[in-house]
Amino acid sequence: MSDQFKISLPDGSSREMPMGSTPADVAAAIGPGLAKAALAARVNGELVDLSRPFTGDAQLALVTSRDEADALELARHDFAHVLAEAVQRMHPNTQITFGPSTDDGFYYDFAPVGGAFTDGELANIEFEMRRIIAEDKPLRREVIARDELIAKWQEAGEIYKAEWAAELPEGEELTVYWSGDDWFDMCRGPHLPSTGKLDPAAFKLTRVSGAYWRGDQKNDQLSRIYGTGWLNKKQLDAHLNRLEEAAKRDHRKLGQEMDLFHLQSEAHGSVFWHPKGYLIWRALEAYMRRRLDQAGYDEVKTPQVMDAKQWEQSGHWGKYRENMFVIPDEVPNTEDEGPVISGEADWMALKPMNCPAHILIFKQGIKSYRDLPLRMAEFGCCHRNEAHGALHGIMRVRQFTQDDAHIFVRPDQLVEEVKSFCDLLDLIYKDLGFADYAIKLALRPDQRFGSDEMWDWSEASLRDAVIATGRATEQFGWEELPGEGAFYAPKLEFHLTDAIGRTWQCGTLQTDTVLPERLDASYIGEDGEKHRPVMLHRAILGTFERFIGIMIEHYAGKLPVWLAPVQAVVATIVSDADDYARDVVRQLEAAGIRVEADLRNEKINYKVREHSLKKVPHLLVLGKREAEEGTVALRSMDAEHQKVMPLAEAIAMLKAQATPPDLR
RNA sequence: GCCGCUUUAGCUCAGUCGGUAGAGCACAUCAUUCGUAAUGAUGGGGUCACAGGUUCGAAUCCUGUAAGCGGCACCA
Repeated sequence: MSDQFKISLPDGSSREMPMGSTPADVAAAIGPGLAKAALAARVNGELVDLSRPFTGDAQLALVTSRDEADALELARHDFAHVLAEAVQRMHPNTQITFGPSTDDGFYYDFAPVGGAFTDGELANIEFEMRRIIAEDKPLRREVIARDELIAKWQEAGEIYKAEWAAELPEGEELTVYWSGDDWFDMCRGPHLPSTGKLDPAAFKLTRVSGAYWRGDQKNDQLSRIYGTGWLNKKQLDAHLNRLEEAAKRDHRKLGQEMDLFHLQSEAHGSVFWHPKGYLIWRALEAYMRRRLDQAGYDEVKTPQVMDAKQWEQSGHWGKYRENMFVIPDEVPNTEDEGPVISGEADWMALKPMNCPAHILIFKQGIKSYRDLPLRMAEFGCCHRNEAHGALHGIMRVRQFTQDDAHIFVRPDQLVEEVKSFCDLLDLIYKDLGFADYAIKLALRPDQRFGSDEMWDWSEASLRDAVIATGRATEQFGWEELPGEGAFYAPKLEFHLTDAIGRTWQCGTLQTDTVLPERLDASYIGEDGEKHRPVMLHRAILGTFERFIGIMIEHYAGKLPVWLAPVQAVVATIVSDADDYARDVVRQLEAAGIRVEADLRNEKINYKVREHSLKKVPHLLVLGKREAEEGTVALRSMDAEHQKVMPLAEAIAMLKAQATPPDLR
């Protein structure tokens, strides 16, 4: 073996380096500028420390802050370590556990001695972190024997680290990273050469949170500190600015400003829809109903309350009872004295889902193979008593309405039916302004019902159907997720991307053979025998509450005209235009436009501001001139300047925009 | 459910050391008729989330409860 290694660089050149040399040496050989800028190295494609000696000839690419993805990952990982070191300096008995990088920064989970961290401590911890960065402590990798490491952790009283170290796979090389000579953490690396490579102005600790050890509710709860971390202050400020912008489109804030809905503690987790909010709902529901009618669905309506026995039979009582609202089936005690209910009555429950009821409809009468596919739709109002910490605005609620449907198919119809569903969903998402969405296939979980043959077949059918639509592609983020399926069926998930890049899973489709079996649904086949149908559970919006919340945030309140609760306001400049304004309103109403008049004795500036804040898409401004000429000055949300036009022209334009996309 | 934080007028928020509550917007009345993001004046409006406690005295300190917010866990 030669005592020189050949190191090839990205520009095609190469250098001979002596054994024991490192990427840092190469950087230094190239020039002092690069030596200073280098953060880490890619050696044969693998990201490693600058100080990691070469083990043979290698392809080398030095990583600098220009390699943003790598640089951010390194910086965030290092911020996490610095956070942990800072916390242990300030609270020496706090145990460290685990602290990775995240999409916008980092966190670290601690086991503090005297209770969880609070927001008030973050500033002090940031201060200590900046001190560690200023100390420019070298970060040094050390390979360590497992037993020695476990002993070290135990000696230090770090029981979580010791547990973790003991469970890392046999044969894996364990490494620790030293920060200077006085602090270390177990870590795979790589890291920056020293803490001083971090920009002390490029991070901010953002919040504290509880988090379970290893993500399991049965384990101890740790105290997590979150931070956002970047390469420089400019990036940090840009990020904080993005968060502010996102907060401006928060559906809870806009819901109040636009007077769409409210929530209150007396019915927490259920939405009070105000007239304007419910207009959005009605427009969306009417649209969905037309789309479903066109697609061959039969709409039904099923009971809110069913006997608990029905839920026992479907399996939900056993598995999900803690999240169901149960109701005693008895007349309450009407005396003032004594308990209101006896506690001895049979139980009923508010429906947490619609599927059993749909099967009960399916089972009425005898179904022939000729009746299939049978598509049963319901805008089904369901109740689930969610864990209180899970509730969030109108996005996660206890009473919600799904755009639910169950499609009963013969096995030979499955692929074709799934394909049609994908096409329908695609059409609807595009109509609603979500052209960008991803499709994922969630595969069998470890704990499941049904045979492996069933799962093989169901998974393959879903996969084949998506492939047949031509959407099993990178553009659609096509991906298979092992272990993520429901316990009774694999699942197609449809994740849409909103205007600021967040993703939301809304659509879903599951192939279920379990429930038809449990509730004994069957059809008569061509052979005259009874057969089990396959049942597809599917939703496109998910729930109206959540989807409307998503749309409010996606559009920042500026809904497309056909969905806007108030599509136009007619605002006068002087009271001499009032009669004309009333006439304009009448004509717009006759054209089916949701219009309001604003004849108040206020300046036009005031009116413009107010209706702009309420996100009204069109403002028809009427003064003396318009009244005399029979025109309107149309000030539209999406246009920079107003346009004066004859009333008839404005009506035609508004009417076109107010027409739902399926009726155009 | 768990951890942390919050709760004061319809809304957004001040309220210092414990001494019985304040602003802007909104609302009402009056004046103003005005050309594209806030006209002026006057006025009404609060069991300081709820229940206890400490204190001569509590929006303020303590305990409990509820809801909300940020996470964790959950999401059939």
